[in-house]
Amino acid sequence: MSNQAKPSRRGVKGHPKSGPSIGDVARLAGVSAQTVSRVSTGADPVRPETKERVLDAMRELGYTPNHAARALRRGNFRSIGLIAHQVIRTGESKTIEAVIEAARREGYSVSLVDVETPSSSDVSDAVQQLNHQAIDGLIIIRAETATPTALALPPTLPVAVSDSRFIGHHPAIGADQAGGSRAAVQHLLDLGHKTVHHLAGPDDSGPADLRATAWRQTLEEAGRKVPAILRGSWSADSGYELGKLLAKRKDVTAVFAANDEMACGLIHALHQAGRAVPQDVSVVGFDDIDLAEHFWPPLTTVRQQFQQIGNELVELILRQLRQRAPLTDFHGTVAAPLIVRESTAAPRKRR
Amino acid sequence: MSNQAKPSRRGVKGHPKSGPSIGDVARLAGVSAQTVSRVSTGADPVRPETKERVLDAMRELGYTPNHAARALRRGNFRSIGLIAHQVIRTGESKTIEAVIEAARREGYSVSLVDVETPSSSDVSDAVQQLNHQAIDGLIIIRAETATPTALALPPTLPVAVSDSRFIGHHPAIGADQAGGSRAAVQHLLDLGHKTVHHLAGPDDSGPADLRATAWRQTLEEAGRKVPAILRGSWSADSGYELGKLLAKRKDVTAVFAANDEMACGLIHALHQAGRAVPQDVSVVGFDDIDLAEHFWPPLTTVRQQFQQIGNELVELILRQLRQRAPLTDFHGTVAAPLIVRESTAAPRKRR
DNA sequence: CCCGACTCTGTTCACGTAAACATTCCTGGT
DNA sequence: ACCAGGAATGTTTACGTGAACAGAGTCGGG
Repeated sequence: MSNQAKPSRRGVKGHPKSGPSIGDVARLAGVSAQTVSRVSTGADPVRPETKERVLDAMRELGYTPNHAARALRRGNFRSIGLIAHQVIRTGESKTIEAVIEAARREGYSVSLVDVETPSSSDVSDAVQQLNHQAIDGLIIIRAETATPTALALPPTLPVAVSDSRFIGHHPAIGADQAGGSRAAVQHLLDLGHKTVHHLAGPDDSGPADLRATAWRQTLEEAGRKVPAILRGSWSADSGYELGKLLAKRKDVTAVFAANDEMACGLIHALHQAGRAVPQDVSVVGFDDIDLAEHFWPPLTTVRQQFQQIGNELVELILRQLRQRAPLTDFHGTVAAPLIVRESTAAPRKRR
Repeated sequence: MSNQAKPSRRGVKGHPKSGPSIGDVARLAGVSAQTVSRVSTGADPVRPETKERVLDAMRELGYTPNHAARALRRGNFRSIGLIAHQVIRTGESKTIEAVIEAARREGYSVSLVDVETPSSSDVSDAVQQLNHQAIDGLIIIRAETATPTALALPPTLPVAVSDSRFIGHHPAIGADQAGGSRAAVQHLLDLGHKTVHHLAGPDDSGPADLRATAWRQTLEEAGRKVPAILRGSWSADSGYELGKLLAKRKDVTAVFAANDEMACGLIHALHQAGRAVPQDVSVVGFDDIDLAEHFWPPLTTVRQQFQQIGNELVELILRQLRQRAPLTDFHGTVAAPLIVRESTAAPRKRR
């Protein structure tokens, strides 16, 4: 009278909580577990009457399929990892939204990891956290200074990046940073400005670098003086602080800001100093966030088509998943058109 | 000579792709699978020399633990589902960021689903998509019109919401919408405005409703006329369109907008119509997004402490996970202080 | 009336992992 | 020298699912 066999009450063998299983449903419905599975997946045909019985049993027990067991059996998770830098900032969140939406259309969910700084160690930690296996693919947005080799990604994991640094190692898709920047600077020159100042992003940022380089080259090609670069941190606050400096200099008539937030802070500082935009100073931003159109004055800016980038990132992952092979040499570019609004104008005549 | 046993080459029994398993590592290292597991989890002690051998084998094979098998065995996923409405919009994304960060600190990742509309069916679909099982807990931000019963959530799944509608069904944490709104309206009245107009959010939104109600009550309690409500859609565009209407009416001297984006669009319309802010019209927003401080003029607004809300949402989930029981009666409130900047002033003397 | 084809359902098995239990080996106290 | 007790490792087993295969029943054509 020792080894008494209680009928059920799971958890005997140290297994943690768990709901009713496919077997429980099968027992109640009086069918085999496989038939329950068939109803649950909808793959194989089941007689309507049998199906109904199974569905009733499921409802009664409150059965929901165990995702882990499915994933184990099927060998995939229907989930994509997404590493992003500063979710809330700027239009990047639009890319995230597009990724999530595109993934959802394909039946994938998205596991989001937000790295505070785009440093290699942070991204590496993020990869670590995604556990190398809970995901079928990995999308990296703006890894900046992380080097691909440092990440120790599982060799078979499909990856897609929206970051210039990773080009060559992984398929990439990105906005035409250089083209957009050139258009912005050229637009200001065409209006008659002698030169254009640049409010750049942080120097460890790839996109910031691309924009700054395009700005410099455009000026040089036009034979203009290249003013000292100003380094912001992408935040409106940093734009505001640097703007206070710029506002004092009467020779500054045109500024190209590396994103819309900094442009906003800059305009704030200019307004505050009594310098009119665009009459005294023209300002161009970058990103075309939703609010840019409603800044005062409405901001001339370079539009990043985040939505399209997000869609294509997912497409890149899915393609690799389908063909079961990496896709190393792919590198797509999305146009970044200049949107002219009211923050730019010809310089005031003065002599 | 029929049943020849080829050494390995997996995939015989229709199982999809898969990397090296714990068994492969064990074979190569000359230990048992269990020992590999011990090294991999770090739970039980392993002799340093054995450990080294196992680690070497792991490296050689490029082994990464299979997350699905782990989840199946352990009964949890170390993942939290997050349903949000319009990721990119407003400060909500700050809450999302805080949730992700707080979850990460606890070793959880976040599966994000973005519902386009906060309708019941969309949220229900989102729940469906989260598959009822790939997650250990569920956080719902702004489910708006979804009714809890319609969601068919697995009964044992811990849930936490930041949405007034769900209060009573699930533990909730939310900003003090009413208090913040009252403070905003009262601030305008104290400045000497006869009444305050309201640019509300969509009528299917819980928070919009709370803010509108608090606005109305504050006016009524002060014995003021309650103007007709204006319905926006949260977007700056909608604020701009409605702002064009308001700008024509000279009797409008103070507007309380239900969020900062609409306030931005509103101010744009007012500027465009030649009405000065705050001299002709005072404007108060809601949320205190990062940019609000740099609008022109800097926006007086009600601050939502999104970060704190995000942290507490995760805490609510973890608490339920720890005590293995739901927590139905909890309802926390986070203060929403008024931040006075420069978009509000006493009305211009006219008579 | 029989046989083949088709539809539906059941049985067996493996996915990769970790808990529980079993075994081996070593250390030190007497 | 012997044994108790612990540390390190091995063996067995089950988690929940779905693919592969097998068997049972049905229908129609020759």
